[in-house]
Amino acid sequence: MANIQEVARKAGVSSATVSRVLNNTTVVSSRTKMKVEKAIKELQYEPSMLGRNLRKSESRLLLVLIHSFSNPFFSKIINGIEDHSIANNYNILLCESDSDPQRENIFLNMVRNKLADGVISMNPAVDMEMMLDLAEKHSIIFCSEYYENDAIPYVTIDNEAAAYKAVKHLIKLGNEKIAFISYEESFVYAKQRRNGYERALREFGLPMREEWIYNAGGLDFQDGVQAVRKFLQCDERPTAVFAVSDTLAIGALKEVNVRGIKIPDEMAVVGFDNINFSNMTNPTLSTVSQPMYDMGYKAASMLIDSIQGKAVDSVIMDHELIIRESTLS
Amino acid sequence: MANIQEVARKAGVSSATVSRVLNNTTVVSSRTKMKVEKAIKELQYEPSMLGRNLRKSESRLLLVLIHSFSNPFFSKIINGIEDHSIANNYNILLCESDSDPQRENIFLNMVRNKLADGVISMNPAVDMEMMLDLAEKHSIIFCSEYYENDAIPYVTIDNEAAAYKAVKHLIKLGNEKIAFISYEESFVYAKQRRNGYERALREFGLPMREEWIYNAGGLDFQDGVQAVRKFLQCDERPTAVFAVSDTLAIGALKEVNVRGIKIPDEMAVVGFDNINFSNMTNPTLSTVSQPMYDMGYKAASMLIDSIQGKAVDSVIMDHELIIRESTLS
DNA sequence: GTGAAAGCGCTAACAA
DNA sequence: TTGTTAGCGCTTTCAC
Repeated sequence: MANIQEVARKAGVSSATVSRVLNNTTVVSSRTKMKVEKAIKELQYEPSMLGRNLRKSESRLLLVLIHSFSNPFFSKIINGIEDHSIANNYNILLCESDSDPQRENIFLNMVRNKLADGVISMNPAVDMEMMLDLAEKHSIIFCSEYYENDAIPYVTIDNEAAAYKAVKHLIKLGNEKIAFISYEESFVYAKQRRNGYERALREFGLPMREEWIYNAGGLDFQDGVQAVRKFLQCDERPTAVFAVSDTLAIGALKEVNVRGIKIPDEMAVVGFDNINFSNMTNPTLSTVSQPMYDMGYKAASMLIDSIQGKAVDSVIMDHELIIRESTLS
Repeated sequence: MANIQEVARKAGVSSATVSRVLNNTTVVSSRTKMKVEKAIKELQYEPSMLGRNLRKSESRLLLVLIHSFSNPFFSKIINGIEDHSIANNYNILLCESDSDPQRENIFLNMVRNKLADGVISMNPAVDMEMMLDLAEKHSIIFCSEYYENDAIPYVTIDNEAAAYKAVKHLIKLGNEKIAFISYEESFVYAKQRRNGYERALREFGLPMREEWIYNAGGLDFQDGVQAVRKFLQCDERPTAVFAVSDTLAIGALKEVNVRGIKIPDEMAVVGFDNINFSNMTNPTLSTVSQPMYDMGYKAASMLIDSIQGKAVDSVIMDHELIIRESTLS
């Protein structure tokens, strides 16, 4: 594999000139340019990023932290991140820290070791202390989940308002006993959604019962199934369920179906995220839609700005309540 | 940000010794080792991978090509790839080439440019010519989809046998008019599944009709919906459907449900992949399960072996027909 | 418009 | 056990 020196020799110029042709940074006479290009072709030369990266002290790699690939919620966000990154000559290093808590450290080391130029974190379970520490020397953007003081820029939606809107929708349908499937309320998004849920109930003077709140152990379908089983054992069975994620809501839907309970007449269900599958369930699932692609795109744009030393401001994007069969009488 | 020289100076040793401590490659006296570690801590030194990578002329990054994140089929494979990679000090560069065909070239350039040490391709739409060319100088492994001559090692399942088994199962249930939802038969996996479908029909002397074969334009749920709409217009309406992917099968299931057709009595459905959702549909979906995690793990292991110059052999893994409600009378 | 030369940060011979 | 030195492949001053 040829290097820049060999190309230079073959073309009868200096390596500096080859570099200039490669990056067309300064004007090179068209005659030398041609000579160089000919040599490049003949030697099948491919410039090494390793040398370039060391010299420029950048990797042009962005670290993207997610909790788990299995939640389809992330896939569209990543699309947005990738599109913006590639357009700006960055590539993304996608890291799932789900299975192993210490794996996160491995990933964050990539930033410390200059193997990544910045981080987009979508992992709510991230070690915030560590991130704050890292943020002092490196560029970090939070996407979706964030840290509530403004130390690190983020792009997210108004989770409280979205949850409020979803629950209010259930109330308007006539539901008075509304259950909530939550998840890890130490996560900001989950806590905010719970706040929205409670605000709606309070505002309409509806009862709030501990037994109508299920704290799921995960975000898998099965956790939603469990939640419904629990709700059906209540003395006062709820007539509606709001879940913090579509995966949970879909599991709930499934179990309600299995029990032969009519949706939405006997049990209405609303989820959160508008994942693809939410439109394929039977009945289709009402849910809150976040602008996932745009969030990813914006996060990437903020991160690249930040890497380039520009100041960036956090962004709160719009959301939308999507009404489908699971709340349609 | 301190570099190795500064650490050396601070510790009163040479940079070589610092390097030795860092990589504990040769034995260093415990006294110097302590001095060095003290200096590292004081300077908050983090070794730069940029220098190291150039020196060793490796990036320890593996390129993973997928067609689209949105197919949940890939997520478990990636888990397997990631687990093995991380355990061997590699990281993965996940690349989706779906949206933009020329993007693939950008990604493959990363290998040519030494930014990635090897490639795992799961993208059936990959440019095979280009891959074969690339394989002459670089390590490449195919996962799931592969190239039929043995030029490039792969890990996959016996798609033909799996499809045969699925269709035979439908036949045993008494179905004689069995439809097939296909997709891009230029892809090896799709063609092989079709072969299995046809072999089963032939073997049992069942009719094979063009109108019972739908060539989907994509792998989205919606494509499965379209397929069923088409089948329902046939003069002889099929009583069973086999789809090359769960996403298609789930769309089909949905449309069959919407039309009020009974599953499986009036219409049985079998999918392929055993994605998570397939167990959450109503009714649950019969499908072919591939050992996704293991396939990913094995592919990573083969790739790393190949990078290290070892010879690797292709692997065909086991599959399993999973019978659920959509074929259970 | 082009070349010489330094240097990004690290590792690995080789020598001591 | 440790230090010296060269060099991985590139870009970028600084001369000319």
